[in-house]
Amino acid sequence: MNIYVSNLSFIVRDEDLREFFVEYGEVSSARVITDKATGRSRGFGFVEMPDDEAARKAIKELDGGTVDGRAIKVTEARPREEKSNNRSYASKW
DNA sequence: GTTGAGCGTT
Repeated sequence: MNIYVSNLSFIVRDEDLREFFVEYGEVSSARVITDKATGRSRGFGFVEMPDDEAARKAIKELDGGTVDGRAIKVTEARPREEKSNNRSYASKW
Protein backbone atom coordinates (compact mmCIF):
# COMPACT_ATOMS: atom_id res chain seq x y z
CA MET A 1 0.00 0.00 0.00
CA ASN A 2 1.25 3.44 -0.88
CA ILE A 3 1.08 5.94 1.93
CA TYR A 4 1.16 9.71 1.65
CA VAL A 5 2.66 11.67 4.52
CA SER A 6 2.34 15.42 4.70
CA ASN A 7 2.87 18.26 7.17
CA LEU A 8 6.30 16.90 7.88
CA SER A 9 9.05 18.84 9.50
CA PHE A 10 11.74 20.11 7.14
CA ILE A 11 14.40 18.23 9.00
CA VAL A 12 12.81 14.86 8.29
CA ARG A 13 14.56 12.78 5.67
CA ASP A 14 13.52 9.62 3.84
CA GLU A 15 15.41 7.40 6.23
CA ASP A 16 13.76 9.13 9.16
CA LEU A 17 10.38 8.54 7.57
CA ARG A 18 11.25 4.89 7.16
CA GLU A 19 12.11 4.56 10.82
CA PHE A 20 8.70 5.94 11.70
CA PHE A 21 6.89 3.27 9.71
CA VAL A 22 9.02 0.18 10.31
CA GLU A 23 7.88 0.50 13.89
CA TYR A 24 4.42 -0.65 12.78
CA GLY A 25 5.36 -3.01 9.97
CA GLU A 26 7.59 -3.81 7.04
CA VAL A 27 8.52 -0.90 4.79
CA SER A 28 9.52 -1.65 1.24
CA SER A 29 10.40 1.94 0.38
CA ALA A 30 10.20 5.38 1.96
CA ARG A 31 10.88 8.71 0.31
CA VAL A 32 10.68 12.28 1.46
CA ILE A 33 10.17 14.60 -1.47
CA THR A 34 12.97 17.10 -1.57
CA ASP A 35 12.92 20.32 -3.53
CA LYS A 36 14.99 20.03 -6.68
CA ALA A 37 15.93 23.69 -6.60
CA THR A 38 16.95 24.10 -2.99
CA GLY A 39 17.60 20.46 -2.17
CA ARG A 40 15.60 20.79 1.02
CA SER A 41 12.56 18.84 2.10
CA ARG A 42 9.16 19.85 0.73
CA GLY A 43 7.46 18.74 3.90
CA PHE A 44 5.82 15.60 2.55
CA GLY A 45 6.77 12.12 1.49
CA PHE A 46 5.67 8.65 0.45
CA VAL A 47 5.96 5.29 2.13
CA GLU A 48 5.29 1.93 0.51
CA MET A 49 4.34 -1.02 2.70
CA PRO A 50 3.72 -4.57 1.39
CA ASP A 51 1.45 -5.46 4.29
CA ASP A 52 -1.89 -3.62 4.02
CA GLU A 53 -2.85 -4.32 7.60
CA ALA A 54 0.41 -2.96 8.90
CA ALA A 55 0.00 0.00 6.58
CA ARG A 56 -3.46 0.83 7.89
CA LYS A 57 -2.23 0.45 11.43
CA ALA A 58 0.69 2.74 10.70
CA ILE A 59 -1.69 5.28 9.15
CA LYS A 60 -4.00 5.04 12.12
CA GLU A 61 -1.21 5.44 14.62
CA LEU A 62 0.95 7.96 12.82
CA ASP A 63 -1.83 10.16 11.44
CA GLY A 64 -2.22 13.12 13.74
CA GLY A 65 0.93 12.15 15.57
CA THR A 66 3.34 14.82 16.64
CA VAL A 67 6.77 14.81 15.06
CA ASP A 68 9.22 17.56 15.83
CA GLY A 69 6.40 19.57 17.37
CA ARG A 70 4.14 19.29 14.33
CA ALA A 71 1.12 17.05 13.78
CA ILE A 72 1.77 15.05 10.62
CA LYS A 73 -0.94 13.87 8.26
CA VAL A 74 -0.81 10.29 7.08
CA THR A 75 -3.23 9.04 4.43
CA GLU A 76 -3.31 6.57 1.58
CA ALA A 77 -1.51 7.84 -1.49
CA ARG A 78 -3.26 8.44 -4.79
CA PRO A 79 -2.23 6.34 -7.78
CA ARG A 80 0.72 7.96 -9.43
CA GLU A 81 0.58 6.08 -12.71
CA GLU A 82 -2.55 7.48 -14.27
CA LYS A 83 -0.97 8.11 -17.62
CA SER A 84 0.55 4.67 -17.84
CA ASN A 85 -1.05 1.69 -19.56
CA ASN A 86 -3.96 -0.25 -18.08
CA ARG A 87 -1.66 -2.87 -16.62
CA SER A 88 -0.98 -0.53 -13.74
CA TYR A 89 -4.31 -1.51 -12.25
CA ALA A 90 -4.12 -5.15 -13.37
CA SER A 91 -2.01 -6.13 -10.38
CA LYS A 92 -5.09 -6.92 -8.32
CA TRP A 93 -6.44 -9.23 -10.97
C1' DG B 1 19.26 32.51 8.01
C1' DT B 2 13.69 32.25 6.02
C1' DT B 3 8.44 28.98 5.07
C1' DG B 4 3.61 25.52 5.60
C1' DA B 5 -0.69 23.56 1.21
C1' DG B 6 0.08 19.76 -0.93
C1' DC B 7 0.48 13.77 -4.01
C1' DG B 8 6.80 11.62 -5.87
C1' DT B 9 11.33 9.52 -9.82
C1' DT B 10 13.71 5.72 -11.09
